[in-house]
Amino acid sequence: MTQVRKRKPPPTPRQAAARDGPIDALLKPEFFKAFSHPTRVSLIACVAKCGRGCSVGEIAECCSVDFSVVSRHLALLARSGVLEAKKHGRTVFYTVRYAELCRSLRVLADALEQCCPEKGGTCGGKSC
Amino acid sequence: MTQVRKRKPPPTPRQAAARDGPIDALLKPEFFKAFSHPTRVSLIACVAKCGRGCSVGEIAECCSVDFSVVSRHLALLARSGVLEAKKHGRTVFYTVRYAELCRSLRVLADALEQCCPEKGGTCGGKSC
DNA sequence: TCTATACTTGCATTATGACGCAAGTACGCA
DNA sequence: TGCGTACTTGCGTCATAATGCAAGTATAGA
Repeated sequence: MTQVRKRKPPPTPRQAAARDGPIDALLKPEFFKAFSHPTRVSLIACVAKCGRGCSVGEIAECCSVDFSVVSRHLALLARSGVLEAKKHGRTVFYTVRYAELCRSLRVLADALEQCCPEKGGTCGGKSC
Repeated sequence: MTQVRKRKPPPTPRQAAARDGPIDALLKPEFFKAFSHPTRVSLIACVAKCGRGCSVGEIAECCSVDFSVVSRHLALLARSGVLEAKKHGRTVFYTVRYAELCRSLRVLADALEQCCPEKGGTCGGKSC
């Protein structure tokens, strides 16, 4: 191998898809599904902007849907890791999981950037 | 006003929700809906890992659904700004919009962090 | 101009998700 | 132990989305 090492040719999409990379683990549909519905997004924004733990009843006052619907959306958001639920007596306080959320978003951004050929992504190799 | 300026008490969720903040503009359900379906996610990962423009036919080889389904998902991904479509003759090449995607994710992470009380988020004020 | 290729679109079917109501559970307090 | 509050869960209905087939459009090349 005396030849100068050149960038490998990009793989076919089929080859690329078969290879497991960082973004496969990061692109979780369940996570993004949390943010994919207007009602849920407004609940997240409500809790985030409030900046403290909010009860289901308080949050339900912010939107026009039924209390039970809010309860279900909040439970889903907690399951998908966007919110955290803490029970105090009869009341459940929801807070945004800021640290985990920000980390997830940034890690995904980094992983995507690694795929970008213009940013030195070695997609012909194995970084993605 | 000779009193020492103290952190304002957090607003009620209702007050917080009524106030418009950066994250309201950033949490677009349509954007996240793109990532909320397993088939779409695998298409995105396929194109990203491939690292070059991929045709609909090539991408369709990577997953088990019908060609027409792939075509529709790709069109949706292009509409929501995740992919870019470029037509060369009869062939449409899809690429990941790395820069815009990474930027969106990081801006959102920053905005969320601004809401976090522990990170100095002034949610009792008007940053969120 | 004809044909093959590459993709899109219309349509019917099926699956999933959102919603509201009502009933149920959990918990604090008298 | 009984009652009220805070929330969850079961269920039926409706809306949206996903899917596959078949037909349609666009374009390159013979």
